[in-house]
Amino acid sequence: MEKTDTKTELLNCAQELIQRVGVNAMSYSDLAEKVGIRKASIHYHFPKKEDMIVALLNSCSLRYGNLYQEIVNSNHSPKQKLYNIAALFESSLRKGQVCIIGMLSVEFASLGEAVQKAADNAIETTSKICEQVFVQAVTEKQLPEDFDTFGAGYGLFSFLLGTQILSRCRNDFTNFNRAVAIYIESVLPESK
Amino acid sequence: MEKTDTKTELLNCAQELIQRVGVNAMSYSDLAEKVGIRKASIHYHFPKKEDMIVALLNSCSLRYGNLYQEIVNSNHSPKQKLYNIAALFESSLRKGQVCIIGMLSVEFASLGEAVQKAADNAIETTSKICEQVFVQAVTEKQLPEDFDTFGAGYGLFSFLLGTQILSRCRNDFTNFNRAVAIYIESVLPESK
DNA sequence: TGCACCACCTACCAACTAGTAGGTTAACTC
DNA sequence: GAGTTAACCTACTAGTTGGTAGGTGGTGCA
Repeated sequence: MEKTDTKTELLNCAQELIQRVGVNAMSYSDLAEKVGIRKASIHYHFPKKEDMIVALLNSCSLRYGNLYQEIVNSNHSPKQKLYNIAALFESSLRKGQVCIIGMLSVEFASLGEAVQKAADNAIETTSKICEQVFVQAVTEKQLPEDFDTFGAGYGLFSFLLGTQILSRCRNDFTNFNRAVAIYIESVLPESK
Repeated sequence: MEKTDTKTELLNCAQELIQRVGVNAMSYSDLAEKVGIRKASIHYHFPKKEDMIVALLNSCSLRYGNLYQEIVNSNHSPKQKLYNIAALFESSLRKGQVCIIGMLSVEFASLGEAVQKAADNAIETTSKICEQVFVQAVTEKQLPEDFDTFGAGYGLFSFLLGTQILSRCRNDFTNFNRAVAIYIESVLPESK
């Protein structure tokens, strides 16, 4: 029981591949080779490719959702929380990976309905977690009461995704962080 | 001479397809059917798929570059210019399309070197055009002199791309515009 | 000992991929 | 009107795709 079971290993490797090359560029052959299993055996665990992607998206939603939530629940200032969330995107970036939601969103039109639905759900969930930081900022009077917190959460997620995508092409951590700094200092000008 | 020549038609259709489904999900068969030509005939105009993508990226860079530049050169306030640039992204969004640079950036790892180079170039060029708006804002004392104009241009482009990608999944023009408004009003708080 | 089941395998398949070889047709030039 | 060329075509290839059929070895349980 000490080694990870094959199904989990498949999900882990699929995640790595998809975040690097995308769904359409990742084949069952690639995945099989990476896991060290025969291609046909993947079908035992995930009969259809779509089954695997949905499973993967759900597991990622849970895992990353928890990471985000941990940051949101911490004792830091709203601004610091934004920086911490951005740091998560930077660490993926350093591995040459793009947020899986972003990957799926771009390839959205070529995906099956089940995956589309799961992706749409993940966008909503993630935005709402980000929103909480802005809700806190409103509560702490750093932002006006009528501030559009959901729009801001959605915008933050969008921004991080976009910067991650562009920066990855050029291995450009510097500009990633420059853009992040400007963004965060703009939306939350005051507060330490 | 009145009808568009086949080569241009191929580029136009390829653009439409790639902006909707991506490079990897677009095949020469799809393209052939759309243009009303046989698949093999595409190879006459673009021997390799990569040739076509490079040509497409260059033509898009030029065309969109001019559109952006036109906005930048206009007589509007910096803030209005940002809204006008965002409007370009919204119009693509309404057609279910994502900025081609974004599409290629996401599929970056599975692309050939020539395309990668062209994409990288396009990112730089586009960011620099966006930068000019912030340079103007600095000149007009709406932003401090030491403001990181390139970082802001790069960030603006990133943000619009990310929002476009996420909003397209849900046909969500409302949240696109909410996020845009927050972003622009944050980075350029003053000025009419 | 015997049966059942899990997790994997080999060996396929049809459909699709980009790309090639070589023929046809119409227009343009000399 | 002969030759050349551009712009297509049909017919093909080799390789890859997701997916299936059916067999095999090992483990656990009666």
